[in-house]
Amino acid sequence: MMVIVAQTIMSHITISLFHSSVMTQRRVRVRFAPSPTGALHIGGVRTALYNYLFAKQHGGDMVLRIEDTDSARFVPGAEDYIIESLAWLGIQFDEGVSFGGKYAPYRQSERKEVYQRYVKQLLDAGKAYLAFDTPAQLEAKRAAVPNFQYDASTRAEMCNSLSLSADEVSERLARGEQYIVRVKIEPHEDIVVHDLIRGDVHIQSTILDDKALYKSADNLPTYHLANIVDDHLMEISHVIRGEEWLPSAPLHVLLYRYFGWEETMPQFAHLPLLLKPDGNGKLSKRDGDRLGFPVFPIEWHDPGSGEKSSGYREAGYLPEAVINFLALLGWNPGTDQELFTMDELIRLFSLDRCSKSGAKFDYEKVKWFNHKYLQQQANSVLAPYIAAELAERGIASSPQKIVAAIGAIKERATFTADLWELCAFFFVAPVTFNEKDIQKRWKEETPELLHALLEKLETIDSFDDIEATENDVKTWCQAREYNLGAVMNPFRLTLVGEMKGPQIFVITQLLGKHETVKRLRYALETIK
RNA sequence: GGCGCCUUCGUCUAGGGGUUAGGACGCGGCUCUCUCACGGCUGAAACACGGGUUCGAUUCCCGUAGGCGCUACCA
Repeated sequence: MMVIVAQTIMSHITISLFHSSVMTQRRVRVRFAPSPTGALHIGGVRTALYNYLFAKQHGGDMVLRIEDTDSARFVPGAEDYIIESLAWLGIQFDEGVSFGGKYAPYRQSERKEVYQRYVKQLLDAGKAYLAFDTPAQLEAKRAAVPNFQYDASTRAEMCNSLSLSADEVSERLARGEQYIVRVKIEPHEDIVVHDLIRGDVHIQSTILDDKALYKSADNLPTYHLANIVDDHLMEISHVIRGEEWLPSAPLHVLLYRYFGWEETMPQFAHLPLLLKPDGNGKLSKRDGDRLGFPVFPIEWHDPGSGEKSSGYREAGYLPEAVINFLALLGWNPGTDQELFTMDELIRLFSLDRCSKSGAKFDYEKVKWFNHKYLQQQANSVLAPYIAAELAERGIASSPQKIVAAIGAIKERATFTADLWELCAFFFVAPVTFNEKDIQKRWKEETPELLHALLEKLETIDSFDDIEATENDVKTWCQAREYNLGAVMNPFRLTLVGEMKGPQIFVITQLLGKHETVKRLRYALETIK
């Protein structure tokens, strides 16, 4: 008796375990599938990032597939650009174009035979048909009939294998007439797209049109067909993409059904869009130009127009900052933490903490992130930026001085590109002095005070000990009842050329006695 | 036009039937100070509107409005 009960319980447990293991054991495989039609937009970068975070969190695979099924829009160099951009950002692929893998090829233009096979399957099953209407004819139809849609209600009056006799279809084919393959949508069906972020989205199949799946002109499928076939063949488990795809998701669900692949259909997650910082609408390349910030990860040279667009890398951004900013644009961990390493993001990311509404791109906030990350960088890591500037100008210096200079000014920098401007005065003596600062800080008694200071400085052997020098000079000031500001402000002006920079005795230490005195003398001769 | 998605400070967002509606960026003030920054403290700043449901809605439901997306032989 007991045995039977135990067995019954056991079998229940086994069943439920088996059941859940079917769900969880499917390997997580995601893909980033850009079209090589130009530079990779920052919104695309975020899509790639979320895919990457999701894949890595689940110990899954990240695939790079290039969707180059539109030969007309193909832009040379775009593919390499995409690969280089994501590599710079630290978004890594396990397989795909340029990475290889067992599902190769990963470039859709190299998979023509694959698609042909599946188009035939759909045609044979009566789920798709041939359409001979030329683009011009379709255009005319659309012009003549308001809201014209190629679907169950109109396909009979169009020129296709459903409306034409079998003989005529063969004749046209024999003549080598061009055609496209359209999916045959059955009306009056409720299609449900289960979205991991938005829940169930219902759509009536009646409002769908008989989308083009394949073009005989170039023997290439359109996005919809290629996307479904490849996701299936490449065993993609989750499709994480931009919200602009939500309207076509029902078609995709239908296609999985037509192919008989519903069992392994990937789960969908449609990400909210990245919006313009001002006004409304999707963030575009133009916005970056207009508002003066990059919308591309790295610099892009358009081979067609010859136009050059700035990138985050060249603008002096750290990849970690861009990643951190992007991660928080549409997702948050539910805590007050704002700074994350990639590993933390991988650990914390979750689709159900993604927001549903579009996010305006806040350029001020990326700058803030970059400032934070720049502060975290070791001075020695930043040194090459200064070394390069020095080399360009033929100025000799020591690594120690460069590192010290960076340490002195780093907190003022937002971009790596700011570094040189902020510490140039350490290496190049000012020749002219800021007019406004002279007016404000160079009083009548200033030359006298500075001459006195000069004499005082001559008595100090070395400026190496910052604190000692400071104490020495300040005590001297107090003894002579000089106002500290009246001495230090113009002193700074003589060393830096303007009223900026770190603590003055940090400056004198780095400059050394000889250079400090020299600059002071020069200024006293120059400023009238 | 049709269809779909969305709606908390200016922006990114947390929250969720009873909260002083929390954080961050930006902005203002104070502070630090030899300058400029950084930092610290602090202030102003939000639940789109109208109906329900409820003892009580910013939160749930329904409308409206607004925004966005899609509506190609582009992705």
